[in-house]
Formats: sequence, C-alpha cells, structure tokens
Amino acid sequence: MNVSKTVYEALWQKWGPQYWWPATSQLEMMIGAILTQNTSWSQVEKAIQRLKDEKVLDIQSLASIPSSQLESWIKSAGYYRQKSFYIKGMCWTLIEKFKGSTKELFLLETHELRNELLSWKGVGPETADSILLYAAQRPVFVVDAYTRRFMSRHRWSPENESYEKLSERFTAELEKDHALYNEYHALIVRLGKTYCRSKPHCESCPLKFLLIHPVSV
DNA sequence: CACCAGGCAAGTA
DNA sequence: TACTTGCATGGT
Repeated sequence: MNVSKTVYEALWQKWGPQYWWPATSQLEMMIGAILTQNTSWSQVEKAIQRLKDEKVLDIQSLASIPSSQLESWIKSAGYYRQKSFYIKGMCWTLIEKFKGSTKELFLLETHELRNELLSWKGVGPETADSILLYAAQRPVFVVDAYTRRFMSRHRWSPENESYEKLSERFTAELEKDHALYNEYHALIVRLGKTYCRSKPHCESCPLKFLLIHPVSV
C-alpha cells in the first residue's frame, strides 16, 4: 500500500484543512520561518504582531531600523539577537540582489532558489524548504522535528535518517503537488502538537492503525 | 524546579 | 563526515 497516501488521508479525515502558512505576504512568511526556529509558534505570533503594530513589516523598514530596536520587538521568539541579524541580512540581500522584492527572488528556478536561500545566514534545509513551499509555492516536502519524530516513533524510518531521505519517503509515493505538500506538512504539525510528544497518547492517535508499532517513550 | 518549542552556525576530531 | 555547543524567551 501507499503509506504516504494512507497517512495523509487519515490526518485529513481527522482534522481537515489547516490553512497554512498563517501569513498575509511572502515576506511575512519568510520572517515567520526565521522566527519559528526551535521556538513555539505562539511566541512567533506575538513577535509578528509587534512588527505589524510598529509598521515595520516590510523590507525597507526591517533593513534600515537599528538592530537593537528589532531585537526588542522580536524578543518573545527567543534567540532574538541572532534572529534579528538573520532578518536584517535577508532584507539587505533582497534589496541588493533582488530589487527589494520577494517576487524577483522567486523568479529563480526551484533548485537555484533553494541554493540561494541556503547561502543566507540563518536559513538551513528546513527553513529553505518551508520558504520554497509556503512562500514560493514549489512542490517541496518540508521535514521538521514533528515529521522526524512521528516517522521514527512509528518505525517508518530509522532514527537518524538524513533530511533528504526523509523527504523522499513522502515525495516518492505522492504526486508532485504543492497544495498537497502544503496540507500534508501542516497536518503533521497538527498531529505533533497533540501526539507523539514526551507523553504518548497512542490509544487515540489517528495513526494507531499503522502496522508500524509505535515506540513508547 | 526541569523540560521543551515548527533550527542553524561554528567549532572540533 | 559526524558530533558538540551556544543561542534565549516563555509556556507547561
């Protein structure tokens, strides 16, 4: 059977559409992707809202405001000095290489775009792929901590499988559809917020039917 | 009190 | 290549 598809259908059946990414512009999505690194989304929402309230959620403003000010506004998301540095770097790169426009950046072909994103400080594989999928709408599967955890707990993958291999486990069995990958990743996060955490709730997990025996913690 | 949250970079061996 | 460490706030 097609495990990827079966899992997706079970998650969809349980929770339906998740309406990701929760952002109203490509830039907002990209800023959110930096801010959410190893940080809970609720803290990111506060930081994003603050940037909106201060009316600086645009490339020119973020590039030009003092670092100390940006740091104070995104403090709730943690690692605020690094993240401030990364965000300003991102905005300066957009200005200097892409006419200050995310649209211009997204003219790049997917593979080149990924390499460009990975060359930015503060953008690793997951952040790059999130931006590719949710801002540039490319059919790229995002692997994050939730994905790793539920795959290894259900014995769908070995413990220390590479990012690339994990991603392939999905894409190999699914049609190359960005809307599908969008919903799938969001549903995995929805799953991860309740199940497969430090305290297992395997009895009510929508994936408990999976032959693959969940490993108790 | 300890542990965790939608990672990444830089350093070491 | 494969590990280790620093980064930091706020919720549970």
